Amino acid sequence: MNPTPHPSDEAAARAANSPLVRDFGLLIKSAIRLEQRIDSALRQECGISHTMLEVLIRLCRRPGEEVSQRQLADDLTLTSSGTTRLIDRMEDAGLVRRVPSAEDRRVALVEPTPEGRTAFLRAAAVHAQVVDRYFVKPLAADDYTQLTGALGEIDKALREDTG
Amino acid sequence: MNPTPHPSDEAAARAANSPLVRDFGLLIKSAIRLEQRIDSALRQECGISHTMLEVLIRLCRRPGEEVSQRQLADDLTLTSSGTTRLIDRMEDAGLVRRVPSAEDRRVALVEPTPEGRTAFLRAAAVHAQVVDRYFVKPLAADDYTQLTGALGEIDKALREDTG
DNA sequence: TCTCAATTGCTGAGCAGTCAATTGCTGACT
DNA sequence: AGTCAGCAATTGACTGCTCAGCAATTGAGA
Repeated sequence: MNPTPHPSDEAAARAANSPLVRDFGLLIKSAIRLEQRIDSALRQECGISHTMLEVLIRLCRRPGEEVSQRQLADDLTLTSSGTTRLIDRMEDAGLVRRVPSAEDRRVALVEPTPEGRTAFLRAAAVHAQVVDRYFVKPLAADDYTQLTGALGEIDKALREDTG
Repeated sequence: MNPTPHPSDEAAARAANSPLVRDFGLLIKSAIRLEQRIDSALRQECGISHTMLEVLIRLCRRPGEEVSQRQLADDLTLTSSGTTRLIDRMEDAGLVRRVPSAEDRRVALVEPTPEGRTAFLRAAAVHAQVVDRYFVKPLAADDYTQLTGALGEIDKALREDTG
């Protein structure tokens, strides 16, 4: 069954079974699965991807606000080229429109079209459903507030250096 | 500044500013950023990707255990084709080896090579460093245990239906 | 006023994953 | 024994991102 165990096997097994490794894996895996759920629900029911919804969320937050691709890239944790292509697709789909900035001719402002806004409202409902089911329901109220608090701390630490 | 606000603007803004939306976004974003940190640290210092480390973690957990690509796919939340290509790359890099199963000639068992095991030990140290810095340090001990508990509940909910 | 380093967005090439279809094998049912 | 539904792994075509390198534009300092 276990013919010639290397001497380093034990050390490797110890590292592989460390609770920290397991816990961290759990965070990453839960996030991935959660996003997959949201994404496929949105694709099926609204025809848009999760990333596109994130763009619309950002754009609808403060109506009338001018949002550049750079800001979107930063907020979505994307590179500028990734953002360019994402906005290309969304423009093709009729969800957003690029408008040149009056103040700086380098920047392309992105704004939602009326269709984008209505798509957003539909998508937000689907989003809320999935979030409720897998993010709110499984947790006690106390756990929920503590979870988001903890995530805020992690996010702060991530921003602070090399941020 | 805000020429002709649509009537649906307010509804959209309300949805976009919902705390649930924000909190969920925080979870996803933190996980993405955390993974990017780990991934680039591992690439720079060990020449392997985060996904490859996850494979090695799984393979070293119980030395001598037979692990098929299917099991790896399930554990890593990947499709079987994604796993095939991942193992291709790892085999090319000399980290793992495919061994035909004696019991079922369809399955390819994956096992770490000696080089894979030593690479794993180095990578695990880097992994631990980053995890400690951004996952353990920012949290109080209580928050940590509660966070992992909450993640466990979410994971359970995800597994339970359509799992 | 001129220069020049920094910044915005875009493009080509490449990487790491997905989905759909295919092959080889297995085990259950007739 | 023979068929056939189903599963493991693989492949081709595609997606959605990254990185490196680009042109246009900006603003600060000589």
